[in-house]
Amino acid sequence: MGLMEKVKARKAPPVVAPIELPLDQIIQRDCIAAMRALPADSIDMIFADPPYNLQLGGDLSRPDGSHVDAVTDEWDKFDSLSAYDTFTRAWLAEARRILKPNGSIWVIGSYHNIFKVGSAIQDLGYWILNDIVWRKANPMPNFKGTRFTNAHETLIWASMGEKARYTFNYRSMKTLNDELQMRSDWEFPVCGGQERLKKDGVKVHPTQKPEALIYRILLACTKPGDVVLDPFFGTGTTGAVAKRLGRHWIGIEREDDYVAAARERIDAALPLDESALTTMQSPKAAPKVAFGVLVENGYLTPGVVLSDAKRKHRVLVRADGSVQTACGTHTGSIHKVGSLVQNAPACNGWTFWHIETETGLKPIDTLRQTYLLATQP
Amino acid sequence: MGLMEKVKARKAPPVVAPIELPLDQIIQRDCIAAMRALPADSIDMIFADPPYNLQLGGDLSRPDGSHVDAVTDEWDKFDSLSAYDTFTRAWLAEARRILKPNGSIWVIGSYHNIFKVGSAIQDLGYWILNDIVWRKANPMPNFKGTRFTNAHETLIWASMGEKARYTFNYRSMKTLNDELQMRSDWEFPVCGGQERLKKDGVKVHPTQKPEALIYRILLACTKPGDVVLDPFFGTGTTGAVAKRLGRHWIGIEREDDYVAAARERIDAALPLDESALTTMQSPKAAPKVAFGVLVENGYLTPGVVLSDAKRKHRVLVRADGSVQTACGTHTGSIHKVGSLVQNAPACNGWTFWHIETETGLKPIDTLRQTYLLATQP
DNA sequence: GACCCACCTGAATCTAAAT
DNA sequence: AATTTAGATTCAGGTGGGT
Repeated sequence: MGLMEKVKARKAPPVVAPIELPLDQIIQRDCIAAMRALPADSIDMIFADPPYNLQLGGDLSRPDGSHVDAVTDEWDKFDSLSAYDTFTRAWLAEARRILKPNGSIWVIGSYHNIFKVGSAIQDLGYWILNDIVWRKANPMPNFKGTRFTNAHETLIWASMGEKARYTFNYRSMKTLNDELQMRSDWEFPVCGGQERLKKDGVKVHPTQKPEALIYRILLACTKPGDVVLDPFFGTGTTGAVAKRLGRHWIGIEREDDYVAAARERIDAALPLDESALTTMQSPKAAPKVAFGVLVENGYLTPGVVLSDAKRKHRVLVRADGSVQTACGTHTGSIHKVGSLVQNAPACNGWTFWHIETETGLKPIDTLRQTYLLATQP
Repeated sequence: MGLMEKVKARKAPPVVAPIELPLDQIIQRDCIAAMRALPADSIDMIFADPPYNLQLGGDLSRPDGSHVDAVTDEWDKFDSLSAYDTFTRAWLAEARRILKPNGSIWVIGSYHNIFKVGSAIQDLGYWILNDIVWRKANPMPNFKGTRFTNAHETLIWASMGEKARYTFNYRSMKTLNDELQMRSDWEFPVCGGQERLKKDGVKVHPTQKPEALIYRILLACTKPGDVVLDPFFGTGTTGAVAKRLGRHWIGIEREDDYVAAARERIDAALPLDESALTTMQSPKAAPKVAFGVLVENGYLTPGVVLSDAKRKHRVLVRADGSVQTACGTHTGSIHKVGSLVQNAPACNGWTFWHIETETGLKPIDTLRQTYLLATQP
């Protein structure tokens, strides 16, 4: 994987864990009990879409008198704010136990519950990396005209702690976003049309999430082969997307109807082939080339002069791959001298230093590329 | 004002309160102590921009080596998450005491603190009405490529309880948004340029908020003459906007420098009909420009008179981008009032209404063109 | 005046691996 | 565990000087 992909564990993960995991299966059971039965440090990522505790009052109807089909399911009801808090902390604590030290967790919610979720995440020792806003392209209007149209939901992305590593496929996200850094606000339509699961014309699940949303999350924060757990599986959006993207999945869900719909859906999902799964990598995916190797191999001759893009600073290349300023005040690697002459905390010598060619100055990084092309299979 | 303004109190407010209130003044004191000295049930709205508890580590530099000027002020430092929690609950409880039963509170924050704030708001008995996302048109990038660009902040709007009434100027918001319901995601640029207060070339406050943001909030959730309290006044954005919009304000701020800057700024602020907003709203989100945006951005001043090409009909521009006939019989968007005065089924307000200039009448559509030219690439 | 370009800046929890 | 080293990493928009 690429450079910024913070993926490598310092120690090998426990060998037994993968064997015990019920990969690519639905566990039909209470979410906390099911998680308790999973081994510690075994999951790469959790995506969770817990009950929102919407606390809806009576029926809601549109201005034309038609009835709004709201979330009235028993699983969304809690006795009190404090009961919801207790439930939230319980499942988040269990999630923390089964996540690998380099794993991460995503939770989606609305203003009804996300503050409770986020507060618990912080209290339990997770480290929030971003909050992400899902802007709904087509939200339900506020029929009564009493508030702002509730046009977004919030996701929290957290690692296992302040110092914990985590997977973030920076290049993939930047590529996906037309070569601009992916921002924290994402726009998707709500789940509808062909994608929305229905049975006898009635939606199977009241809060089915769009696959595009989960797709971006899995692409950003997991590697192929990773194990993704969804403790509130519902109709299995996470499973379907994970299967497509070549990730393992585990779903936990109690309700018969949801489990049946999820099984059928995931069975029908087609995995992408490997070429489609290849994502943008950081340049470091290529083997590292030491500057000195270019000198050793004659791509650069000792004694040649390098300069920065504005020809403000100049250095001499020496036989061992070190460089020296003209006045001799600074000596060292291309990076070190680059930072010293600029008086900057750091410098990437590969892009800072240039070599004079017939067509003008070129960064020495182009020499590295040439070398790689010539030497790699 | 509009239809849905739930503004009328069932009982008259305590008669004494307004007399004791230090209206349109800055209280230089600790925020909690200052609130304790205010009478109960006396404030119509609180806008609060508390410390975020950013917990920043070492220095951060841009790829070009330049240094990022971060928030390093003592007032943003807390000993622990739990200390921040205690502080948050303390000021929110005091805020609750001084708010009128029909009042409401707005708090802004980032993922560092907003979950703690929201959780406390719910625990204290407030009732969340919306969470609002401020999408930054020009956020600071994530220089190291380690996370998603942190491109938004979150605001929470809450009433005093589930059954409490509150002010919401639904029509103003809809008009401001070109006859579409105002959504929960708002786009504004960060505060910079002429609007950013500087002293000797250095920003006076590290986290000054854009006036356009507060403008929309006060327009949406207060009435003229209401009392708006800002317990973390900083350089007085809330005071300046409140003065412009004809609302009373009270600011609480400890730091000498901020208080001095706020005083000077608010003294210079002009009330509504004389001032022009010099802030900018990013046009990116909507290539089409709402009429209200021209008002928000100072292309049109509230109070100015528009007329049709033959000067047969005249309307007054109001702060929310609505217009009103001289005789007061018709009120609404430029399109709606245009059709009403002509007794026509529909009307394109952009071409129907004109503004008086030195060179004669010009359709307001030219202002829109000017705005687009100024803001589009 | 119009245009271009270099430079500056904004609430930021901002590196990874080897020694 | 703290230190060192290699080398990866930015977007929108305002400001100001020069042509």
